[in-house]
Amino acid sequence: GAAIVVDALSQEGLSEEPVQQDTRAVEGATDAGGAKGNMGKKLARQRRKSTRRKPARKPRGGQDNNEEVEEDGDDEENEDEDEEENGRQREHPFIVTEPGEVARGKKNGLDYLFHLYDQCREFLIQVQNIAKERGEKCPTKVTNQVFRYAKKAGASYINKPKMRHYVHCYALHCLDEEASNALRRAFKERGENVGAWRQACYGPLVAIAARDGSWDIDSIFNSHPRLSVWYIPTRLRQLCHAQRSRLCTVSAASSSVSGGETTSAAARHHRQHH
Amino acid sequence: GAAIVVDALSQEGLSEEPVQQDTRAVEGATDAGGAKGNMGKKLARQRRKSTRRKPARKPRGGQDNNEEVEEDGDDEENEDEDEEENGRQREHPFIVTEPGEVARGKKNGLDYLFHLYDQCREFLIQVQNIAKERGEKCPTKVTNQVFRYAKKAGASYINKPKMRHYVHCYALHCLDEEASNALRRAFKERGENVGAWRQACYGPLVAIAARDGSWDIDSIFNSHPRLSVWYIPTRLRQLCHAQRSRLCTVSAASSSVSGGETTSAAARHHRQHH
DNA sequence: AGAAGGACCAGTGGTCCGTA
DNA sequence: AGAAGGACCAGTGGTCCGTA
Repeated sequence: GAAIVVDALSQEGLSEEPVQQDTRAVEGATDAGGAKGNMGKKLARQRRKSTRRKPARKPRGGQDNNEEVEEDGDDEENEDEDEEENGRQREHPFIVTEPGEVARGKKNGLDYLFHLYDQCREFLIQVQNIAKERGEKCPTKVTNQVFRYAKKAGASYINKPKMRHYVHCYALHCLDEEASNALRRAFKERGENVGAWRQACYGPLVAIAARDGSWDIDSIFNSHPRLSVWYIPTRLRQLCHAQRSRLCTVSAASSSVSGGETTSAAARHHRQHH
Repeated sequence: GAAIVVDALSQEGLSEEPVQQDTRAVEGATDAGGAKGNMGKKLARQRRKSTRRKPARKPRGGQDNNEEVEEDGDDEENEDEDEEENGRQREHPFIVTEPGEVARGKKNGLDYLFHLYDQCREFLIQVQNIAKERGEKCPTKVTNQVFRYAKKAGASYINKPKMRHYVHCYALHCLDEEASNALRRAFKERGENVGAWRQACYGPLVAIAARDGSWDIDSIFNSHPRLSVWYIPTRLRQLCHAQRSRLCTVSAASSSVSGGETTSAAARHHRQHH
């Protein structure tokens, strides 16, 4: 079997999360809303009332499906690292740190964030190896199956919403580490929060797609071995597309109205499509 | 917009299918079954009773989603090609034909079958072009989206279950046309039905994977431009895997018990995995 | 019987929003 | 307020099985 090594670094800093009660109100059949945000069809959603309560530990000895994983053999309610009370664990929030800097207090740093992406890729490789051995179809990306596998392997601190949230930050780290580091230092110095830093990561990536000339963010992702296992974030894709269109429009306007005072790079994109 | 050309050949031979009543019996909460076929977890399924009746024509002027497609402008109940009565159309069944042979009577030939695969690929390319223009994510395979697009484009004779059913037959046609042609002639001569011919297509494909040495049916599919847009059929994947395992076992046994009277090709695969 | 395809269902990609 | 992640949902891959 493929042995799973859970990095010690990864276990750093968990905070607490009370047992989820989940008593959501059911929205009545309010046809109202007409809610169209900028994303288009953002329909009014109803969430079913549910009173699910995650079992403290999955029922042992009921290896229900075929993704077996080696586990460290701890029994009973493990009261994880003398944290107080009976609350569900939740990762410490991220803060903007410089490269190499360890976060102090109940926080996690950005090196740790990027480390999680590398870990996910390792889990993917293990899932791929198992699939190949069995002659089953083999995922090329970090899929739900991989997240499930990671959880079973004990990496409970990995989850899909988190990883998807920061993919583009990791992308910048992979594609232009210098620029990524500079951005981190700048945002740390300015005392910005993680959300602001995260937003700021989009710009340099769009610039990379522009510099590359093709605006093809897919091929940029796919040509990088560590990045290629991640789906392109919708937002990044939209930004690249929007920026390209803007550039086309500008270049079209300037070359038809005035004498083309914009860059020649812009001109090259004139009416590239249609 | 991307113009869609529906091939005249494709319109050949429709038969009739009465309006679907769909009065399925709801299976009671019969926990019974325990039904485990060779595929593993083949649970007892319940199908909901439904009395859906496909509208004769989709409600015009309600271009509900964003996959617009040029349509030929025929109105009203079009009583498709003076076929008798008011029945839903259904494609003529396939028969085993030689290369170049046109099926007589209410039948379709295998050249027509293979032609459908090429058409699907063309529909995929159109879907890809639209996606690229819009900066949306771009499918690399014939997906549900492509089947939906094909249907909207008027290619109602294309549907997912049919296309998936014969993928491996098309694969043989792509990868070794000589062998495919020979098989067609042999099965026609013997008067075999389409099902038998279809089954027989698996063997030569497994042989190709073996000859290739790697047993990697994915890479065989992906290295062929017309084939690479199709998902590997589960059955074919299983057969390749099973055959490789068998070969490994034989070669392991012969080299440890007797003096290795099996082929050296088999020996090369000895304990290739684990 | 041999075969075409509507329609089902488990598990996916994507991310909202109840939670703290 | 800023942030982590359970859980939801529309649309997918896969193919069964009611249909003729």
